[in-house]
Amino acid sequence: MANTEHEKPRPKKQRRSGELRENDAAAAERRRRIDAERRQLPAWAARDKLLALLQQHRTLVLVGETGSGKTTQIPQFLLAAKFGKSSGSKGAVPDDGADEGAAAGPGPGSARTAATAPAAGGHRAYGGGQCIAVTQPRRVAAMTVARRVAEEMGTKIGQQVGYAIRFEDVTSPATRIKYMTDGLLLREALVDPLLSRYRVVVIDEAHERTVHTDVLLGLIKGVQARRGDDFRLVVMSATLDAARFVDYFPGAVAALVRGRQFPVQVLYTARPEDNYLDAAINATLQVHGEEPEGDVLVFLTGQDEIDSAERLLKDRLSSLPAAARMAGVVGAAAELPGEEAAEGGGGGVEGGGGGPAAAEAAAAVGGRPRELLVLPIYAALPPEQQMKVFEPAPPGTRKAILATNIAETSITIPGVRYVIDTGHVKARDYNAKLGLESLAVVPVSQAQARQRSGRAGREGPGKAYRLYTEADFSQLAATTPPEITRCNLASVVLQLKAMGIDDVLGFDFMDPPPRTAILRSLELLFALGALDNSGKLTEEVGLRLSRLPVDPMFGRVLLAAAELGCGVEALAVVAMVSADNVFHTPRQKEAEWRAARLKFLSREGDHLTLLNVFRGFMELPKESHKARTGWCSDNFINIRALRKAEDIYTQLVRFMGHPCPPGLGLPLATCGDETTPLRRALTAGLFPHAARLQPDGSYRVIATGRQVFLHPSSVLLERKPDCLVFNELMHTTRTYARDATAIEARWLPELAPAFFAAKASAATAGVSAAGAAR
DNA sequence: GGGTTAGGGT
Repeated sequence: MANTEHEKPRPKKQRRSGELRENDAAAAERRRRIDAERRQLPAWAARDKLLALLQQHRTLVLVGETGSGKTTQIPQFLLAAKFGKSSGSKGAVPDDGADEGAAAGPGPGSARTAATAPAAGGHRAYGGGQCIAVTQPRRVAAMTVARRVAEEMGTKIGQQVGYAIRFEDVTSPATRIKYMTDGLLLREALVDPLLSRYRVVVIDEAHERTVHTDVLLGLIKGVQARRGDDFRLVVMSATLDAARFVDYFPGAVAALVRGRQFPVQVLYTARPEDNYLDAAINATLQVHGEEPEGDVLVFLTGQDEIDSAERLLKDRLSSLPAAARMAGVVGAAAELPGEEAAEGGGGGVEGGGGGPAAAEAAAAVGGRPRELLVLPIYAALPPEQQMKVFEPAPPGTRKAILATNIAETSITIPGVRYVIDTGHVKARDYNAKLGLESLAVVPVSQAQARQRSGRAGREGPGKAYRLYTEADFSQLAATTPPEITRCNLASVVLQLKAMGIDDVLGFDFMDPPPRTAILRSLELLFALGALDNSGKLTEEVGLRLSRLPVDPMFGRVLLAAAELGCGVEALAVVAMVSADNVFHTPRQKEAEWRAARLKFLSREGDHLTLLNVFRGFMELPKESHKARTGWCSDNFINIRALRKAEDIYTQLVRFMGHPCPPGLGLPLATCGDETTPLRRALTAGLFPHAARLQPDGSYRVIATGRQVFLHPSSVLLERKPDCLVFNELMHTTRTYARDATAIEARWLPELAPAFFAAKASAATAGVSAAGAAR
């Protein structure tokens, strides 16, 4: 994430007595200003109403539009109303429901709780839970919002208000409001299935429907049934889909808090565009030529597309005479959306939104910039290049930001007044029947289009140009299907099993995933030895895998590595594959990055190549930021991805090596430069993804018989070993196997006997055999 | 012979 890189630790305040009064005066003034700002927020006006609703209902669904202040204010209201309080003091809601859960007898999860909760003896006393948890889908949001709220409350971060994200826990026993990622709360639920330390859980940005949010919603529904009246749930969503949540939670009530978004004028094209990339470039040039100042944000689908759009735009700009660049001349070839429809007017505050006329009036202030700065932004872009989009455009210039959907929710770019929406997005999908992920450009949903348009109205009235017709818009899906219905569920199913939820197929999901996806995951977990014949979690493998914060197949690699004496290497490899792609491969510099990669290349495969990169990075002086960034940029390595791999590595080392429990207490030996133990460990976890070479140069997945191709990024592309294991299948133009390592076929029946045993001879002969063993 | 949207984890 772009912002993360620039989070600086706050400078320690040196308070000498002479400065004290001045500082205090400044601080008091600051508090006064913050307080005044708070009172202006729409959420403030709704305070009493919301608290009253929450006295009477166990679930409050709060639709808070952008700018309502819900994320910062609601938790403070809850705290002030004693929903989060120091132990002992009586809250606004009586505590006498505290024993209901226990009285209701053991529900799902109690058996596992007894086995894993720190305090042995079954139920922990959740009556003591007095904290307010507020979940966010993203780490940066959890961090920054917590800091803001701590400031508003005049406390130090980590005291009354804190946050917890992976690798970082800034909370203390005094913490009453805890901002955290949804994934982290899910992890906590693993050892504390009743969420006993929380009096209230607030699920923010619920409309995003991340996998973690959806699983949490399901778990909390069960928690509510068992904890009774001492527990409250607040679901906060930015869109008007409250009914879905209200229907799902018994007795839930909904409330709406208006936002403070400026009006955005939405324009559609009169006719469908046959090339949205060309259309986007034309539209950008025309906005630049005709509209008053304000930056342009263009939504495209991926890195390649952004790179070529950048080139095309720059070419068009440089071919224009300097005088024409600033005038409307460039619009000749463009046909900007003509039909208009005001949208989001309801989101406007004072005076009910303004509409197109107000937009024109406000936007007309200031002159038309001369120069257009073209800036790309996507997650894989090196941090220093990412930062450029946050710098204000110099006087007389305008920024055109070419973005992926990173700019939809993850980052907010100041200065944007114009949005160009191509109406497309690259989206991941999962075909459970084939065990296949795919990545394809698809039309956006209406909700997504609205989210994009809204980005034009953060700082003033704006305009959104949709490069499709209004009729096309009306045909779009209302919302994007929740991620849980289109992803691999191995981890989710394992977590549920670990929480004692044995009937995963019967779990009360808000939107149930396809049955085949759950069945697939159960089969995989069984093959890995995480589940026994009756579908119960096994102590030896399943329980351990559920504790490891990595994909179950990689977790299995780690357990095998501990036995095979290559724990250190396997941890590094698993950390690397768990992080994002570390290789930066700009198309224009192909020769350079290929040359740079040579020094890490292992002829045994991609996993060992990644190990070499990791080792190279770890050899650098850790304290020298300069050495590290220099090394990364010289080698076309994404430093953000590598730092993350390093964090994961550290976390895994601590966890694997730490005595059990809470760690796994496994030995971490090194195999040095010997690769066989590591490749065998990889085989022991990735065997469902073993494939044999075919005469035509393609591969056949042994477990399924499916034909796949080695991904062009693989170091094995030329060598084409007879047998390999790979991380994942991805369907783009063809079905590709990514991240592969050469193995010996005879290891398969040896390392995964239950999977390959019966058909061992057939498997080694390259015949698709083990499919039946599933 | 050819290519990786965005998030997230005790």
